[in-house]
Amino acid sequence: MFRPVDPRVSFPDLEQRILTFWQDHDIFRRSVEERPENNLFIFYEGPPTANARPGIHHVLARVFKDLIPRYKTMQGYRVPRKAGWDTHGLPVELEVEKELGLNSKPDIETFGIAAFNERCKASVSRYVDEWTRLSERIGFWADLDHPYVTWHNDYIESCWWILKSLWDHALVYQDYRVTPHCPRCGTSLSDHEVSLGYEDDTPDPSVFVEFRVPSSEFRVATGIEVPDGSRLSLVAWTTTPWTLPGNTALAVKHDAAYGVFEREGEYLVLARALADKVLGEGAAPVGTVSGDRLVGLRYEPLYRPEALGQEARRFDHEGRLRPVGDVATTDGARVVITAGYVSLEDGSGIVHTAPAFGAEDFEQGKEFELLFVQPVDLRGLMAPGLPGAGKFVKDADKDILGDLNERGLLLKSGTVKHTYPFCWRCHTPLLYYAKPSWYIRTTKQKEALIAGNERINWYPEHIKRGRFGNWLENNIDWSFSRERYWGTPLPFWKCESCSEYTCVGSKAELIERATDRAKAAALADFHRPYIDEIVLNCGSCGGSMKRVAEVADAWFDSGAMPYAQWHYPFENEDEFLKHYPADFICEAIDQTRGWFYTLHAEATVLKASEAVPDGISFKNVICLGHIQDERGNKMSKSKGNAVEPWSVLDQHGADATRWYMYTASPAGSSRRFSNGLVEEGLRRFLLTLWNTYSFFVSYANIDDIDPRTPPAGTPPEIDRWLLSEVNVLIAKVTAELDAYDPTDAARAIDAFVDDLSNWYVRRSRRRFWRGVSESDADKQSAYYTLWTALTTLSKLLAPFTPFVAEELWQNLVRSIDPAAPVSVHLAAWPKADATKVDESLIAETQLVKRVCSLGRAARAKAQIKVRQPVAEVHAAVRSQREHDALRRNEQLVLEELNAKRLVLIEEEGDVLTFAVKPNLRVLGPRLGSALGEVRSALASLSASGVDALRRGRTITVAGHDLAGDDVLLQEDPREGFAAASEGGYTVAITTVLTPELEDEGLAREVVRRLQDMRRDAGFELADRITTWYQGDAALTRIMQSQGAYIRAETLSTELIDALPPAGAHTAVQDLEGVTATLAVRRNP
RNA sequence: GGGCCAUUAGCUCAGCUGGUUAGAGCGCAGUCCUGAUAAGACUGAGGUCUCUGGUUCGAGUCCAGAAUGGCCCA
Repeated sequence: MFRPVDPRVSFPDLEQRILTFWQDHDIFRRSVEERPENNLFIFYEGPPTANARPGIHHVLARVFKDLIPRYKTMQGYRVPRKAGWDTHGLPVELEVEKELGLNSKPDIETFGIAAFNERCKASVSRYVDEWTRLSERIGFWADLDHPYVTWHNDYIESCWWILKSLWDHALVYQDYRVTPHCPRCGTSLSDHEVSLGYEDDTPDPSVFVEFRVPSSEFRVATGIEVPDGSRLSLVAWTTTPWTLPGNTALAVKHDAAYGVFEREGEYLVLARALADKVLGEGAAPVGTVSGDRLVGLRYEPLYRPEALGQEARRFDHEGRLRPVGDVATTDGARVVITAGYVSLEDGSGIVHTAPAFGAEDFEQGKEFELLFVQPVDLRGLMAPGLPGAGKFVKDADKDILGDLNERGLLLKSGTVKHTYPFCWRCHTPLLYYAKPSWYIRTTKQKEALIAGNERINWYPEHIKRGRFGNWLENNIDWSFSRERYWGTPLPFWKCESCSEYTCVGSKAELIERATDRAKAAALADFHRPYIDEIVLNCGSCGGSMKRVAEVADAWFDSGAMPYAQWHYPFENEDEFLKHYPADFICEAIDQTRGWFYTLHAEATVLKASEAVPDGISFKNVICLGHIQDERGNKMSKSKGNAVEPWSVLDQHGADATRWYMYTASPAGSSRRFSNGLVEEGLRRFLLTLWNTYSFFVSYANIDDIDPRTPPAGTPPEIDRWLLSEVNVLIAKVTAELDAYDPTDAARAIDAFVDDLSNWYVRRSRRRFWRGVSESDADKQSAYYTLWTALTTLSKLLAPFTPFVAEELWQNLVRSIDPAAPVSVHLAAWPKADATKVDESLIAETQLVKRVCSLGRAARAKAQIKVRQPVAEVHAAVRSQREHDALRRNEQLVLEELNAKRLVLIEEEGDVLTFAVKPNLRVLGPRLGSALGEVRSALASLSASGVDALRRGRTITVAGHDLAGDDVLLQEDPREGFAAASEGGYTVAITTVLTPELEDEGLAREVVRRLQDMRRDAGFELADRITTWYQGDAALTRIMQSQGAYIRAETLSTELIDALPPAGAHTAVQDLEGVTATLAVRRNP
């Protein structure tokens, strides 16, 4: 006996029971450990940051991550799944700052780094519980009890080892970069944070400034004569006057035309295209020169901060900043350069360039080896000696402009409103500011990065050469340092005496090189501030070395996970080698610049450092699209359109949610998500499956049947058909999952379940309840076939909907076979049996379904309900083979269409007319442009011509010989039949109803009413009943003529023409206009 | 400004190397069926396959450009 199945299942409740079952029987651990150790499939978990509640997009990632390992497990692989948590980084710090009411780095330092970091540590573990709960609830299987955690000392030590390996191969260096900097918080902001704080319509000065040029030099460069002694200026535009003291170059567009304009005895150079805007209509140039002719022209700086004691530096040919020893050498060092970003849309066509205060300016600085001066400090205060000295730069703007105006260098000034970034936290305007940063020299390994990428399978494939490939092609060195607190401390020390840098690669090395070895040995926490207290002996000069202030970007941690999760190379060398590289990883598309890149970059540079055996760390990757709301908009908390995962899970369950994720759209596409869409999948797929399962169990229990063995002999066609489909499905799902395409795999299962329910079960229903007590071979075959389909589905569905799959397994397999695996997730993946696949039978069934579907359409047109038998159904099919197939399925078609006789109308051509059409696939290539005339000639072909073609003879049409496959014959039914056709098939029914047919129809109507009454009365399926009836002559007649049929269908032992006794379930029915009293009573 | 992806029915999506009347599910309207019944079948309305060019006998499909949306980068 199978456990009875409630057709009104609650999936969330079911899933809770399954979760308990898994826990009680330790299924996850067993699913890993019971597979052979030498047959590994490696999965890497990309660590989520556990500093916020998980959202529905995390559910998406986790269910896709979960699927492939479950599949591979069933295929016999051991798939260890170590969970991981990304715990460092600015988002965590910000959360804590908010909590503590801290507003800046000085605030944090006052609070104390040690205490602050303790709070960060506590913060990341706060949400781990909910992450764990959600992961378990959705059936995401991973070893959550032994995760890798990026803040653990072991993890950090592995990161140090990586940096040391790179350091030894000169792949790490320090350099400047320009970052959005908040002068109040004293820190750079990440791009994400910057994008939080943009404000439109911010007013800023819009000023045109004159840079003087000696007329003699100008003449030499351009050949344009300007009277000696007259003032000549390049006109540049800026909205940030405070950056002007940092100016070291002016950029022009190399192919733009620049004019020299005379105005009140003064000569101004600017782009011709912008002259009208700047100087007013009608300004005529006295000379014109192309931008490239201006390059190298020297001009007089507005300010020379280096002359005021500010440090001046200069880019060397490698793009490094070197101090300028002698201030005199900066004389004339400010020159005109070209730059691609110079616009002729606004401004003057000459762009003020200050490498200390702009990312593009900085790059130009490297390219042209420009001077670099930075007369503003990290608090945003103007340097001494300059206008507005000591003021915040935005306030110093006015002083600068006043000064320039006094000196006659201000051509024009006004105000613009534009979009400007502010600190999202404290609303201070952000400054773009060049600061030192540590880099990994990934550009040196660019070829290896690209070559490695060639060996990675991307799903979808376009990511490989598209987003990810382009990213690698445009690779820039990876800036991986952050001036923060809660992160992996960079293991770099600088000598206070000789400025020598060194890198430490392990705790052992730290102890060995520390001034105070005992203190280093006692270091219990590798984080700041403790690590900062360790002083090293300088190997060069014997001085003392102090650690640099930076920590690593949290992305560096995540990219280190293949090594650091094992504390490699300090421990677990075997484990590491066995688990590297990963066979499979899976994250969303934003990780092309995130985890996908950091994993790949670290593997590549470590291989270049000969520290790891392979240059790629993952072989296959599913790259997911994003989740949008049901209207296609991005989900965000602020818009209020984010879907809360728990509400979906509580309402519809994990399987329904998973199924939607897999089937809604291909993995790589973005998908719309809403509660309603999940519910649709639930109803259409899961409930259909459940109904089928429930149907099977109900009848199998009545018959007390063991469905495991097929009866001897050849099974009926419909059973062979279903077993064919089962094996085709196994092959299809296996192939799609091997190709990392869960969507097509899931959709194939979806289509199969529809076929199973709406064709196999519907067609076979009677076979399950015929003769409740007997057990013949046909019934056994039906049970065996349906059971096989359901248990195969249980296995195929296990990776997709692990809960309902388990339910099917427990009830359909475990309950009758104690030797079977305890869980479907310990079972073996099914293998397709090609000998069970009968392609022609599949095609035949498709044909039969199509004919039945057309037949029902024909009935609907004639408005004859299916309960009313008709005399004949006529069908036209496309070939002799199909003709024979339909004849073999005659009984089935007659039953489905409730008809007495099947006429295949090729045998009786008189009910048809034919239309002839060209077979484009054949004739197109052969006839080319002559196709048009042939087509129209065929449309008006004579009856004899049509007949000749029907008999397979060759005819000549518009000068071309046509025969056989050259044309398609389309058959249409004649008058007098209700017909429907589609794709070359036509099915018609006769519409004349004889009294006998009408009596049969009435009998079926009575049966249906009695069945309804049985159900209303609450009888069991197998109960025998007695039936009473009272009605007109027709009712009495059919109760006698069709009595055997009615008794058999309704399990009535007697049909009594009398008023029912008290206690019988009685109802007055309207039977097609005839009033009748019917009553049923259960037999004692 | 650059890159990638998408755009097919009211909604969610199929549509293979170009081929005959572009499909499915949901929703809506109606009819039917019913011992799986919180299912099922059929019919109907609903499509200038985003637009414009091009290649071809033939384009939803290939090419070019544009528009819109999403994502990433600057």
